[in-house]
Order: sequence, then structure tokens, then C-alpha cells
Amino acid sequence: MKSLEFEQAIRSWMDIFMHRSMRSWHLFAKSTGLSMPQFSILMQLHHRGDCGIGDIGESFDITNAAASQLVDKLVQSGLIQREEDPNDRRAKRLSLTDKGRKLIRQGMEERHRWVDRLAAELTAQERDTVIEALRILTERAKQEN
Amino acid sequence: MKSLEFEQAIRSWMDIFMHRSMRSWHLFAKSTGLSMPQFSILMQLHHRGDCGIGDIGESFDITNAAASQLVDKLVQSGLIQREEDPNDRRAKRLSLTDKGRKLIRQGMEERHRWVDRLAAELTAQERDTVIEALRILTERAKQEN
DNA sequence: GCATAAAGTTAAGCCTGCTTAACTAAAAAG
DNA sequence: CTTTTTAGTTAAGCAGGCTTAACTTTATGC
Repeated sequence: MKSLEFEQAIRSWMDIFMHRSMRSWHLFAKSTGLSMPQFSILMQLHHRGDCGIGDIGESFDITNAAASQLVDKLVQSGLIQREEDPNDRRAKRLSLTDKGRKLIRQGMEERHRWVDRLAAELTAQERDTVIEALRILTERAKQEN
Repeated sequence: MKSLEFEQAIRSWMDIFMHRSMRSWHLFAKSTGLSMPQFSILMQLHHRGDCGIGDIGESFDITNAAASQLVDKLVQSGLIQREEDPNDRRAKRLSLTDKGRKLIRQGMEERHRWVDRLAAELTAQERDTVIEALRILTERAKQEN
């Protein structure tokens, strides 16, 4: 029964990792002048790719009205693009602009920084173990959804 | 130069992991009726242990006035306790109540769930690799701060 | 084709977080 | 002992997110 040991290991890591990431994320969003909901929508588009207003609403468990209003602010900031879906003219296709992508990249850099510092402190062997493990996890996580 | 490979591996994992965790965290906070700032303060107390109003403000980059107001709501909800610091009677010592700890535990369970599903899909050998790697990372992360 | 459903938008109103400013009380400095 | 600094609270007011409700426009079902 290695299962329990695994859960312990991954939960410890999740805890410490989440806490730092959240903080870093929050402060970065604040520094850009964006609210968390706005920034979250940007990240959603980055991960899920183009989608419609309804998808945003569903994803954050808010009404389409709210999603529409949030999206509108991002459009006006020039961070995302909103165009008519040619297949269904009621729907909109949302996508990141170059400006939006650039901002996300900056945010990720900042959040990656402390992890990069971690890397510097590992031995070559430790690093190999970590690389292998994260590949396994990432692979499985992608398969899951 | 394995460094680049390492950063690649950890960033891929961070991306996918952060995205799911954030979403899960956000929805859980919402389901409890707490706002994100309120929930974040709870998590802060969970991680950093007891602290004062000023620490909260500093940590989230808000004024002490704002921190005081947020804390007050959590006190009234019975999730945290606010008592005078015996060493400095101006200061307050904030700590989680049993109710607060219980709520955090529930939230973590939910956020751990999908990772536990991942565990089930790994081979014994993969699991060993992952356990080892996460221990390395967690250890180093704790040392860092 | 006509009724109904679906995707978004807009506006009104509420709630919350946050800031500034004015305040209390305790500690530190001189 | 008086002055200044520090920790926190309170109130007023603004900004933002979110909801409901009414609406427009396009697609779908019979």
C-alpha cells in the first residue's frame, strides 16, 4: 500500500506550492490593475483556448450577464478579442490578443521565479528524478481532461 | 545543462496544476459563502500560523484598515479567534478556531481529489519516482522560507 | 413559417472590498 | 513625563463583481 505515502507526498507539495503560487498570482494581478476575476478569465483563455461567453460563465459559476460584463472590460483593455462565431452568429468567439498573451507570459515568469531558484539548489541526480516525476504527472493530468 | 529541461518540466506541471487548483479553490470558497479574500486569510493563518492584523495586511498588500474589517467578518462567522496579545496590548493574536480548521480541511480534501485520482493511474514504479521527487521539492521549498 | 429556445447584451441595484481620514489606546523614545 | 510611534478600529465613500430582469438577435423544432 504505497498509495497513502503517495498522497501524503503530493499533498504536502500541493499545500506549499499552492500557497506561494496563489500569493504570487494575486499580487501580480493587482500590479497589472486587473481584478482577480478578470485575470482568471485571461488564464482560462490561455488554457482552454478560444471559447464563448457561456463557457466563461459556466467555468466560473457566474451568470452569462456577469461573464459578458467582465469580458467587455478585457476587450476594452485590448487584452482579448471578441468576434462573431461564423457558425452561429448568436455566439461570440473570445481569444487572447498579443497584448493579452504577453501579459500572461509576464505573470507566469514571476510565478516561476521561485521555482527556478529551487532548481538551482538541486543536485543533478535530484533534478533528474524531479523531471521524470513531473513528466509523469503532467502526462496523466493532461489525459484526465 | 539540464537546467532548461528542469524548468520546462516544472513549468508544464505548474501550469496545469495551478489552473485546476485555482478553479477548485475558487468554487469551494464560493460554496462556503466566503469571499476569496476572506478564504485567503483563513489559508494564510493555516500556513503561517497565528499572527496579527498587520501581518495580514502586509501579506495581501492591503491597508490594516481593510485587514481589520475582513478579519472582523471571519471572527463574527466564528472561523477565527481574535485576542489581545499579552506581550503588547495594542496588538491582536489571530488564530483559527476548530470550525475554521474544519472548513479548511474540507476545502483541501476537495482540491486533493483529482490528484488522488491521478495516483490511482500510476504504476508502482512511477509512484515511487513521484514520491521521491515531491519530497525533494517540498523539502527545498520549506527551507527557502 | 411560427413558436420556442439559446447566446449575448444592457441596466438597475445590491454587496463587498478597499482606501482615506479621524480616532483610541498602548508602547517607545527623549 | 511628555512626545512620538505603533497596532488596530471605525466610518464614509468609491469601485467592482454579481444578480435579476428585460431585451435583441439568431438558430431550432414542429
